[in-house]
Amino acid sequence: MNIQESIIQGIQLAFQNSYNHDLPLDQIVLAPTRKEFQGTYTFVVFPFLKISQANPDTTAKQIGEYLKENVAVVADFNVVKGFLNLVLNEKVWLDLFSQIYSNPDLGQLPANGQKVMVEYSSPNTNKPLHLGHLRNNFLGFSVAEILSANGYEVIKANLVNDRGIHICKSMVAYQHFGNGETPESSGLKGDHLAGKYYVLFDQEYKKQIKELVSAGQTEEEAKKNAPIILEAQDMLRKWEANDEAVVSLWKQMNAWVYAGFEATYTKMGVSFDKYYYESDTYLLGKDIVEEGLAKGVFFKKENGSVWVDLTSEGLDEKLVRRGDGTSVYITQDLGTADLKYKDFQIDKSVYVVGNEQDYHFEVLFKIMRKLGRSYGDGLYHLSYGMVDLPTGKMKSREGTVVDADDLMQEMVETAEHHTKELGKIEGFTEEQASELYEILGMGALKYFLLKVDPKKRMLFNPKESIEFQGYTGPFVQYSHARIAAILRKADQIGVAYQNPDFSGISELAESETALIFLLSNFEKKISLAAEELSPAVIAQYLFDLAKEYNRFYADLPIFHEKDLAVQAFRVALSALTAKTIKKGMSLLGILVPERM
RNA sequence: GGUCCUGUAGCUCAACCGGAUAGAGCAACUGCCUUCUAAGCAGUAGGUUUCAGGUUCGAGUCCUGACAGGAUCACCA
Repeated sequence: MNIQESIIQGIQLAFQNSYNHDLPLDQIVLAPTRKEFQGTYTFVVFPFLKISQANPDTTAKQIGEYLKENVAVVADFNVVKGFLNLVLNEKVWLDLFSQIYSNPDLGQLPANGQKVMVEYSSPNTNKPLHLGHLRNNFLGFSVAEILSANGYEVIKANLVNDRGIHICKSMVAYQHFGNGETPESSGLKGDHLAGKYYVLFDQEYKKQIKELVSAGQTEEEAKKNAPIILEAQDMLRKWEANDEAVVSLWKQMNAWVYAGFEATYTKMGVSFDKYYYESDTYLLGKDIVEEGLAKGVFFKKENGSVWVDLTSEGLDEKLVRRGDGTSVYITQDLGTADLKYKDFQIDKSVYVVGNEQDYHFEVLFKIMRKLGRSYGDGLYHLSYGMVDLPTGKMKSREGTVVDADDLMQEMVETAEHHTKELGKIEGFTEEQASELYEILGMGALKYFLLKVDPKKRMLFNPKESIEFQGYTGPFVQYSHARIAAILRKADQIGVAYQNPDFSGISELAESETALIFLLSNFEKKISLAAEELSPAVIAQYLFDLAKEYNRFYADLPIFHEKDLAVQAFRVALSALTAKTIKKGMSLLGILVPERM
C-alpha cells in the first residue's frame, strides 16, 4: 500500500473512531503541503465540520492525534487554520526512495492492452514546414511517447496532403517559370523549391488580377478569371482524370518535397510508423454516406445533397456530400477514420491539428458516434493554438513565416555560441562538440514550444532569441550533466551507490525529502500528461525536479560528506534524479548530455 | 450576428479540477565560485487574477452579464 492510501484509510478510521461516521474513501483528498508550512500532505477539514460538530482547529487536531498514534507513516502533525499538515517519518522516505530506485521500469507503466493512433505533422506538399509545424510535430511526437509510457501501443501516423489545388498551383508556376530547375541544379531543398513556386504562383496571380481589374472587371470576377488560376483548376481536373503528363510532374515535384521533409523530420527527431496519402484516401467515405443515409443519420435535400443535422446538439446542419455526388473535405475524413481502424483495430485515435479546425472535428466525431463506431468514444482532437509572431499571423504566401529548417539551424548555432562563450567544451572532440550543440539547440527549441499548455496560442519573438537559462530545456539538461559528473566521480572513487544500504541513516535534510517526494510523483505526472494530452505537464515537472535538485546540490555536500552511508545515499539520490530527468526529457523528444 | 477558445507581475507562463499569504522564469537590483559544472544557488522588488454581479465556510478556478483578443460558422481544403 502506498503512503497516500494508508493515510486516507487512516483518516477514514479516524472519522469512524471519533465521530462514528463512515466516510467514503473517494471523499478524502490529500493535497501536497505548501512549501512555507511543515509537512508533506495536507488534509483540509472544512468540508467535514458538519460531521465532526466541532470547529476546524479542534477537528483537525482530533484527526491529527489519531493519525499520529495509529498510522505508522505519520510522524507528526500541525494545524494551521483548519489545515491539517502531516509530517511523515524518516524511514518512510528511505523506503519510498529504495522502492523507486530499484524499479527497472522507471517511467514506464505496464501495458494496458490498448492501441492508440496519433496522427500529426500532416503537411501540405506545396511548401516547406514552418514554425507552426514545429509545434505540431513536437507535440505529436511527445504525446505519442507519453501515451506509450502509459502502456498504450502507439502508432504514429502522418496523413500527407499531397493533392489538390495547392500543389497544382506550385506545378503550374513551375511549368511557367521553372526552366527545368531541380534540387540538384539549384542546391535548393526540394520542399523549399516547391514553396518557391507556390509563392511565384501567388505573385503572378495577384498581378493578373490587377490587370483584369484595370481592364474593367470587378475584383471578384478577376479572381475567378485570371488565366493562371484557370490553369491550376484545369490541372487539378487533369490530375483527377489521371492525365499522364500532369501525374508525372506531380510525382516528380512530390518526390523532391518528400526528400526535403525527410531531412527536416530527421533534424526534428520525429518519426512515423504509417504514412497515409490523401491521393489514396480522398475518394473514401462515399460508402459511409450511403450507410448514414440507410441508418437515418444523414438526410437528403431536394437537390440530392446529403446532410447531417446536428442542431439538437447545438451545432448546425453540415454538408457531407454535394448535390452532384462529389465529396467534400469531411467525407474523406469519415472514410479515413474507418481506414485507420481497419488497418490497426485502434481503440483510440488522437488528431494533432490546429484549433482552427475545432468545429470540423467536433462534427466529425459526432458523426462517427452517431454511426455507432466502436472507436467513437476514443476520438480526440489535440487542438493547439497558433504560434504568432509579434507582427501577427504567419502567412506562407506572403513570405512572413519563420521557416522550420532556418529556425532549427539558428538554435543550434546559438547553442554553439553560448557554449563557446562559457568555455565549456574543453576536451571535446569536434564531433562531440557539434553533437552537444545539436542536443542543446534542439532541446531549447522543443522545450520552449512544449512547456506551454497546447491549447493556448503563443507568441514567438524571433528578435528575443530563445533562452538558455531559467525555465528552459538547457536548464534541465544542465542539471543532468551536473549529475553525470557526480556519477563519474563516484564510479572513479568507488562509491557503492548501486545497491546501497540506508539503514544507518537517521536523519534527512529538507531538500532531500523534498527531492524524494518529487521523484515519487513521476508516474502520476506521466498519467496526468496522458490524460490531458499535454507535454507541458512533463516540462513543468522536470523543471521543478531540476530546480529542487540544484537546491539540494547547493545545500549539501556529497563527496565531502564524512558519513559514507549518507554519501552513498546522496549519490544514489542524484543517480535517480538523473534517470528521471533523462526519461522525462525523452517523453518530450529531448536528449540530455553527459557533459556540457 | 451564432458557437468555441483565451484573458493572471513590465514580458513569457504556472496554480495538483473549489482550499492557506496566487507561484516560477525573463528583465531590474543584492549577495554566493582557493568544496563535487555559476547554463547554478540564495535574496529584494514587482498583483484589485480584464470588469460587474452571484453561488458558499472559502472563488483565479463554478454560474450570469459585460469588455478585449483569437478561431470558426462555404455544395473550399
